[in-house]
Amino acid sequence: MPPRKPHFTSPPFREHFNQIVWEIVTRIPRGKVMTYGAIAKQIPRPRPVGATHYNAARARWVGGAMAASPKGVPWHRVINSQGKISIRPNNNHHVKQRHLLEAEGVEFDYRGRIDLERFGWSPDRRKRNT
DNA sequence: GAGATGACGTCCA
DNA sequence: ATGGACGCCATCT
Repeated sequence: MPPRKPHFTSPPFREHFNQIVWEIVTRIPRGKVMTYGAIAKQIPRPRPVGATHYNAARARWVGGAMAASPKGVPWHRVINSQGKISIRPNNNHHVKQRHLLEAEGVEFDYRGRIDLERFGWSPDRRKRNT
């Protein structure tokens, strides 16, 4: 058996994939958040990618898209499935992210978690605001 | 060209 | 609730 390889992958049609991600993220209303996984589920699997692989990797791909997000994309409204802000290994943009969200009225609990029932949003069944 | 480098989610203990 | 294993590579220096 070959040795373990990295638990990372990248999308085959990166630019296109990113484009779709940004489009979705742009629709997230102020004061609401969406998870990487939820965004990923909106995007159909590209042909050459196996279903297992796609399910395993797509959320990370969304993360990659956010890292490359152009100006105007509300990247800070994207968090992980645990309702927490994902830590960046090589910068502190996650600190800024919290400030931006708090400025929009998003609340964090004592452990730094956001209640997705209250602040989560999905493009399909739009949760009503208050 | 080689080496470092990644914004995650699900399942199981 | 929380911690660890697994998924299984393209892109940028």
